[in-house]
Amino acid sequence: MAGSSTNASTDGRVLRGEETRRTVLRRAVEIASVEGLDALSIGRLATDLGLSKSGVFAGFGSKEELQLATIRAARRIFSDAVLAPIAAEPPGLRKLRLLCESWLAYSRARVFPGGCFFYEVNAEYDARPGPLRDALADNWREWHATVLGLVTGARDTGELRADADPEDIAFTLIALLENANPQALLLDDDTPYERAHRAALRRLRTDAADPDTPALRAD
Amino acid sequence: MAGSSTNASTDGRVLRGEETRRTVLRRAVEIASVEGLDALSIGRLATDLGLSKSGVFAGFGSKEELQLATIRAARRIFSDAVLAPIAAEPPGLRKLRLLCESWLAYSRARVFPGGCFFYEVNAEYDARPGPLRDALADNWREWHATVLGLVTGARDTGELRADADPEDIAFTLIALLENANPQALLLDDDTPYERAHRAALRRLRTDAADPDTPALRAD
DNA sequence: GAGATATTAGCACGACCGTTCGTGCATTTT
DNA sequence: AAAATGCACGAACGGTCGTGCTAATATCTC
Repeated sequence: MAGSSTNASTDGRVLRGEETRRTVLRRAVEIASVEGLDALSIGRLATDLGLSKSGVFAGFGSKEELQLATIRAARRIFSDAVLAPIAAEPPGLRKLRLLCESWLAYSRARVFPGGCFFYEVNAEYDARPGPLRDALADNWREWHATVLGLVTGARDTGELRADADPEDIAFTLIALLENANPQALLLDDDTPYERAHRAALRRLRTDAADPDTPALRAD
Repeated sequence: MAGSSTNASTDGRVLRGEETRRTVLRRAVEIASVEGLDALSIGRLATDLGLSKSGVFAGFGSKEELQLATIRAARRIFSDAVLAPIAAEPPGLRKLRLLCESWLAYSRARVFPGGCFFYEVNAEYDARPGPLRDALADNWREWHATVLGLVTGARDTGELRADADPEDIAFTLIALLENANPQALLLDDDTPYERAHRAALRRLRTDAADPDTPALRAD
């Protein structure tokens, strides 16, 4: 037990293992965003990456754990792409608008090749009880709480009317954003992103405390 | 070739085949609405229904044709549940509101056990080119045209402002409706349906030609 | 009745699935 | 140098997949 025994940071074996896991997960989120978590197969990942099936398997212990790790990896990517760019912005209506734009840019840029990872896998598992749905529900609550927090932030600055319903606004914004994604993908057409943007700004405008607030002028 | 030989409508053999096909498809839409079109398997359907694998297979000829037939069957069920109840209603804002309510009732009542069939399978195939995505895109265009038609209908009656953008309104309504579905399923909570209803009525109100139109009073 | 036709069953195939096992090998610890 | 640790490998397991065959069964036409 005495102190210096484990110097984990210089163990080349575990470093190599973590690197392999990262490689696997990078490919796994790509596959899952296009074809779903069910389409993840250990053999396919091994073939794609030039590894052995048992090597991939050993890194996760079970297929379900691989799927859960894939969800966690996607959560980090989402957070980096959507939330990080606006982290420094002070609360307020402007931050809320920037979030919408950040999300639309994230879906549009195909940060995941299948569009929004969570749109895909939530649809896949929202009616199938189990650890995967539980993990996705947690992620959804977190995302919803983030949006809701920005809405209440914009209300606290006085930019949104005090009697506006933050929950309804958050629901509406999320609905507009997320629905641009499948329509753009299904029809191979980017105009849904513009419609979503316009509709989101419009909703915020109709809930604004003062219709002449400069920040709202930009249509 | 001479006329009277085949009286197809009373041929008990093909009737029996059609009945089997219907039985298979009834189960197939249930499975696909919960687990997706990929989760359809001929062996599973045969086991569930007490048929032979080859019997199920023979009725469709290929797995892809089974999947396409499942989409067509779901389209009929959707049409009966959502569109038929308001078919007799004359065009106008009231019909548009009834459509929203009909859709929400359809999702809420679990006409498909996994919620909206098309929400599930569109997410599954929207980034996967092929005949299935093509069929789903066709269905989506049809659904979108229906909503758009009701919006322009409500504008033609003068209930919506002449300068309102029907495409944006249709996009917004569809987004609100469809997004109530996964949230309700994922969190096992029906309040998203109420939020969607409120938000849809609100959007229609802000696009109304006259804010005092009686039909719009009900919040 | 006989014979044509359409639906269903039985069986086998090759491919892939998740998982387990024993082993080789590089690294770290003693 | 020796022992212990942790990753990746190849082979094999029982299952399920979609899809071909062939045979049996039900229904129609004559």
